[in-house]
Amino acid sequence: MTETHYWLMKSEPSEVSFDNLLTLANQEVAWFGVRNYQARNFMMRDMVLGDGVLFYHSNCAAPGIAGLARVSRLAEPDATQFDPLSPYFDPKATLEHPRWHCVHVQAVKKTRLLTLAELRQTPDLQTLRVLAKGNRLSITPVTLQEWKTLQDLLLR
DNA sequence: GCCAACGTTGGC
DNA sequence: GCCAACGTTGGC
Repeated sequence: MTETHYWLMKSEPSEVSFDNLLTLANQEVAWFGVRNYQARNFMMRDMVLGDGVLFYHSNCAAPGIAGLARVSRLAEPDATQFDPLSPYFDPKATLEHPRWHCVHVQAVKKTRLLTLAELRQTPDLQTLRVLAKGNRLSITPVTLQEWKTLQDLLLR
């Protein structure tokens, strides 16, 4: 039996917000556009079906966690790397040798917005990787303990 | 728009 | 393999 993991995944709401996700078929989206090897490797090597996802809005007026989701499809080549018209086009990627892979993520539940400020103010969440100074990873692992604390805060 | 922090690139 | 220069992230 494979162990469930928990992740915080950043999305710019101008690109895909949690409300956008809810309008998509199966309320599911390919996590396209990741162009960082560490984040890619989390998706390729570590994520399994059913992993818990905190859907985080970044680079926006009100950054924070906007909803809960799950990994609904394992990593496969990210189609945007092959599209010359996409901002995520990668000229070094080929169909035979894709560089970038992404999982699919499916909405589980829309929550209140748990703001970045509130995350910073919560003593039990000081270990969250996304709060670490200088963190730039768009996908970070979350511990079971952090996950539980976040569930309580989000669903309160 | 600013800018700290970090990742990537590419010359050597 | 080093490392300076450059590009990106993302909060503010």
